[in-house]
Amino acid sequence: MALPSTETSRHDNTLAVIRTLRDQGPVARVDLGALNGISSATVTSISTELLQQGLISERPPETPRPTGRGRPKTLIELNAQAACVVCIKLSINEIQLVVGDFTGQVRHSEHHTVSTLTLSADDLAVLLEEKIDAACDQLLGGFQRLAGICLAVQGVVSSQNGTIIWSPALSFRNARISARLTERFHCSVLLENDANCIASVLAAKPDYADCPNMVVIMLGYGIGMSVLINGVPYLGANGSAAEFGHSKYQPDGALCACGRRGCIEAYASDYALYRAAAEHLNLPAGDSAHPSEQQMQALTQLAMNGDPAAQRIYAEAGRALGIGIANILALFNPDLVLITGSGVRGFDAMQATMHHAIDEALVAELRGTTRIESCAWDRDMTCMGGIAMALNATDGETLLESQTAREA
Amino acid sequence: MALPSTETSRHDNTLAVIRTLRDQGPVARVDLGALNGISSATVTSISTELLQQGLISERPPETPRPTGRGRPKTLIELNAQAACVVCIKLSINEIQLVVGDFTGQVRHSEHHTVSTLTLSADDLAVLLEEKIDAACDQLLGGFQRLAGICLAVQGVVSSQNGTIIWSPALSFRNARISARLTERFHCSVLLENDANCIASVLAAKPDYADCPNMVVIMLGYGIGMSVLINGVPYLGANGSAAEFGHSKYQPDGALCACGRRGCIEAYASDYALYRAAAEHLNLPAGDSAHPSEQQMQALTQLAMNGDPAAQRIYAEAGRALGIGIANILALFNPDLVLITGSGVRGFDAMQATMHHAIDEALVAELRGTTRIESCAWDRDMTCMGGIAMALNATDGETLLESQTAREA
DNA sequence: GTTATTTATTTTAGCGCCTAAAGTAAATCA
DNA sequence: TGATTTACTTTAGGCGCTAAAATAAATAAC
Repeated sequence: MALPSTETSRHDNTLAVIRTLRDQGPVARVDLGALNGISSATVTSISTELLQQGLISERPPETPRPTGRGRPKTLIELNAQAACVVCIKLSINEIQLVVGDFTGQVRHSEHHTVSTLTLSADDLAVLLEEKIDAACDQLLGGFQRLAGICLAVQGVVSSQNGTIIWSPALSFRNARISARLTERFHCSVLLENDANCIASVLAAKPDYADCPNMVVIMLGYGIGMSVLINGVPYLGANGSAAEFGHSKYQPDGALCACGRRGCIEAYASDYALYRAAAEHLNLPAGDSAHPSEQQMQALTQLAMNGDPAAQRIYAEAGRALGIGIANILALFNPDLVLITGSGVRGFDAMQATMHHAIDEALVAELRGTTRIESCAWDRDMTCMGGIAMALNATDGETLLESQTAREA
Repeated sequence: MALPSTETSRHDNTLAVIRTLRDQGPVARVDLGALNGISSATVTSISTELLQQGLISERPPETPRPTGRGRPKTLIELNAQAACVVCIKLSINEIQLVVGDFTGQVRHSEHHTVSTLTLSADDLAVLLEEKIDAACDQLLGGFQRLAGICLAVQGVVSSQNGTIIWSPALSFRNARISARLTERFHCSVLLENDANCIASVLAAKPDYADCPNMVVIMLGYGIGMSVLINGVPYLGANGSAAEFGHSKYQPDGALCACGRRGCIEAYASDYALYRAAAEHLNLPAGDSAHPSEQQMQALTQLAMNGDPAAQRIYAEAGRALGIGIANILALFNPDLVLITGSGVRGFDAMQATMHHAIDEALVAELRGTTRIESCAWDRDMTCMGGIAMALNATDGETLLESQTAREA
């Protein structure tokens, strides 16, 4: 409710300039003004400050002569070295660490296999600190500072409290991890659900620019979801919103990993598909409760090749998915439902019954104009999203930091 | 993206003052400053303007001497006469018109029985214009101007486009009603779903002050819902979000008024309950597809008195409601689910199975900390909410209006 | 090769808003 | 009656923004 004075105006405008530069690349001052609705005099003033702070630099004139009459534009761009951010993705038995520069480019990426389920809360903190430290040692020569860290975690997290409430990757609960990292690295730490990171990458795609309200469904070993309302992830009361996988298809239906019955996940997740298939089909050996990518591909292949049992299983999964999506349409009426995740490999085998189920469940008025689409799966999206979110969350501080540094 | 200059700051602060006065009643300048985080010098400046514009007045000193030392506070309060707003609630065969003053008090209320289903789009517009005209003639002596109109409509509306997309009260679709009223009455016209009006009244109650994300379920002839996210109604892609009644309980289950099967509404709405009961029980005569309040009360009474068939019907309804709420918890994870509407009369008979169904459907982590409560039904809430929303939407203009009036 | 024209950026002048601090008003307390 | 306390108003000064003027750096035209 506090309406801080005219000063916030400058702050907001400065952030707007930085963000414009981040997602448009080098831009001239006039254009920055036009894009953000401020006068170019103000842009001059802002860019002078940023230049002094070392956050931006003027790009030398183009070698191939710029076109048109008049004084040529002087493009300004973010100084990539001004800061870096680290995103760590925590999933079952795997940790990925990615470093991004101030412009948002990925500069470094590493994967580690770790048996996450055997870690204690303390082990986890130590492990993360080690990995971040190592990355900093290696890279901080090039960067002025580490501006922020994003933890992208599978499971239920409370971003506000910086607590991992529950994750399938961990055997403990309620880990207050953010505070510890903040203290250790003196930078802002963002804790996010992995699905939200992915969704924010997808939302940035031009294809989906006109979809302020979108729902992203992630099919895989489990089923995740992220809801963006006006482009920002919806978190709910305690960060555990958007558990699409555990919304209901059939009361008293198939058994779900959560212990209850009839969840969508109990029909359309990898483990559910493989479980149903293992009864009838001759499939590659392996832990059928935790099917590998190879196992799943074999199953998908069977369905594609016309095996009736496999087809029946995917059809039922499609129906469950369809009912779930019908509920989403009724309750959220989003502009777009996007289906992705490693499980999209089997989407073609589910699509027909899914659409059929949606049409059966909802009259046209409620079906509305929502686009329902699938989208190829890129496992690196999580960290790309994390880096983007960390930068966004952090450049208020970056600004402050370099101001005070200048003054000293 | 435009970041309008320092001028908006004054505008925002002025609105904050007006709103504080509206929901706190008379307040002194110092307190207005403290409550809104602005200096009292600024409040002086703002209140001087508002005084000149006739939007507020100083309250004469209290007769029972104010307590404490020091110069006594001079309370300022909104001038109730400065403006009025009209809220019209449109439901099946009934129109309610309420007039509220600038402070938000209801000054006048009238009900009309109209066979809404036989109206053409034009008839409707003419009817509304007449009623508003009559109210204005009668009341505008006392008010400086009509500041705004809120149309609270059952059904799917597009607030942005000012179009009633579909309403059970009307036999036509896509009525562009707002523009016509704006032109006729030269004031802003707000088109809202009735459930959103009710929800915003409920959200203002101190009991629910700490529930930024709440879901209100309205049981009645049909089943409606409103979702408030951070206190503002969520609208979805085309205003038809929050169709809880048509989310699914049982694929291929009971027939719903929407024409599909298995909707929650097909189990827990008045018509569904009565339909199920009419087969087995001896109930008051009447149109059993559109049961009256008396008919429903008789049915509820049977269940309360222990009639096993009636109890079974309410139990099944409770189960359907429970599954629907479980889905809401999984997908929205709100702070609060509030159940109201005329149908709460039978809530006691549904409660046990509802809670049981929720517990069966969701593990504790997903159940979360959401409060699930019922709330007595007050049929006048809709218009109270409409008036509050209309005032809120309109006092930017009121400000402008009286500024220019002063200048002339 | 000047000179006019065009476009970009910077500087200047001035306005509106806000706040802190000083000044004034209106009570109670002693 | 004067000291004290609290509320409100006035004053002085700062910040940020914009429009307009000034400057800069090109191309086009002769």
